[in-house]
Amino acid sequence: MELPVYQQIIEDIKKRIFSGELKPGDAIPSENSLCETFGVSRMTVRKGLAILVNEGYITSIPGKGSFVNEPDFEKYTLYFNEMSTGVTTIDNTKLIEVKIILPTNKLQMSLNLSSNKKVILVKRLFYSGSEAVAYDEKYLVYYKGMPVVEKEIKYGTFPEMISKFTSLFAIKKELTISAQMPDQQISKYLSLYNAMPLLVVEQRLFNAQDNPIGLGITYFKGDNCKLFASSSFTD
Amino acid sequence: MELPVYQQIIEDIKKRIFSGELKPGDAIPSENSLCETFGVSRMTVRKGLAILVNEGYITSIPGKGSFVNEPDFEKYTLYFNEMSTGVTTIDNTKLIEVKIILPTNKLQMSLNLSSNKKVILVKRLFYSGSEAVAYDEKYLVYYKGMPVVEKEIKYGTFPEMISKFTSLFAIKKELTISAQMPDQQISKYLSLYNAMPLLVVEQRLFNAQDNPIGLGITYFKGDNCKLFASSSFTD
DNA sequence: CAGTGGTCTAGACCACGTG
DNA sequence: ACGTGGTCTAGACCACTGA
Repeated sequence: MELPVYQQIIEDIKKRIFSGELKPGDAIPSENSLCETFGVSRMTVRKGLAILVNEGYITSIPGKGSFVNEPDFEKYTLYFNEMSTGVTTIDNTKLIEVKIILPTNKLQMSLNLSSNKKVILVKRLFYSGSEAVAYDEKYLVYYKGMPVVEKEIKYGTFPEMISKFTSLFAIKKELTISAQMPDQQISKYLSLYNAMPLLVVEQRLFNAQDNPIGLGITYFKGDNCKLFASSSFTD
Repeated sequence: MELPVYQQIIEDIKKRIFSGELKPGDAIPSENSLCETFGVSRMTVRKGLAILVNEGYITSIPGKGSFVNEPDFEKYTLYFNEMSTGVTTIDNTKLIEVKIILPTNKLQMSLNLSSNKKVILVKRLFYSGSEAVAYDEKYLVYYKGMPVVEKEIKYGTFPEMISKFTSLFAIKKELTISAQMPDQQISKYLSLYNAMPLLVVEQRLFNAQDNPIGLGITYFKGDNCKLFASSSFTD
């Protein structure tokens, strides 16, 4: 039942922030004064404050004090997995094509490649039941001796494809989300006969040195994909 | 130049994780053994480990040890602001309508309202230069004595609208992103004559007690909005 | 039982910012 | 000079897991 002291300190300060008693920019009591009011040692107070700093509620400035932050209300946490997006889960895939290509100019730009570097192209269709709900293209920069595993190519998400030869911790990812109308090829693949918008998600993968190692574009039928995100605060 | 010891410990363990020497599920050395190898006290080691825990690299289990996590490669950080999305920044707005309404059934469901609760409806158009690029609807649950400020209604983002009467720290937010075709009304507002998809972003706001307090839907012309997100790892 | 992580103390020295 | 936060020590007691 008894919360650790540092948790009590956290709750106390959060309550004061939530209630508006402490507003963004306000100074919170100094560490020494918190030691006195809670009757604990400084390390205990600091443990609580460190967590509040980490959760984004306050910032500590050496020599001055700790201050309530402006809340970052534009920040959200998004979970994205091309195999399982909101309304639909992909339960089957069809491999359309796998080949090693020399990148087009656009791709060279996008992946920051020299023109003689080869790229693995994987085209897939995603099915939910018997319905094709998404068309997927992956471009993976080819390294000599790179293991290409059948299972991942057929069923894997993009990070899974590359997890076999790099630690996933070292990978940076970027997503770009947009709405587009399908071109003729995609209309054919997804059997689209009337105006049906696509939710397009571009995934870019980078290694620890910030070099691009892959580009993935997934085209979801508009009525088969919704992405969800939620605010990170209120932990 | 000299990094604090706890930072050195962090770097050391991160390096071992990135290189693959420590794989997900592996145990990292115990706190006491890290004390010896780095020649520091236990609190210093614990400070480093606490940060690695917080950044998601490891998990500590009392009585057992600390272990490398499975990387959460589906998690991204998304920044969303209806006034400034990727390619386009809104530099002007037009207020179409502000009124207080009784919620429709659908809205009652969505905002979890009793039928007699009133709702403020704000309809706006967003312009980039002279071009209408987005249509925006906000539904705010009406509370007695709620200040309704002209400036926020005209120019504010959704969180800004409500920041006047609640601490933004206490607000939870959810986004739903989808692609849709415009209905007749929106086509008119945005002067859409040929098939142009919309990127639709629904924002839901909740107070600290998890009660819905607002719903916002923004319809972006497909060629005027891209959303960006990036992985949270590699801090 | 010995080893692990979780909490906590009562000091210390430092660099920084303000008067 | 004084108060602030940043780093660090050398102990302590606890609850938990595993042999």
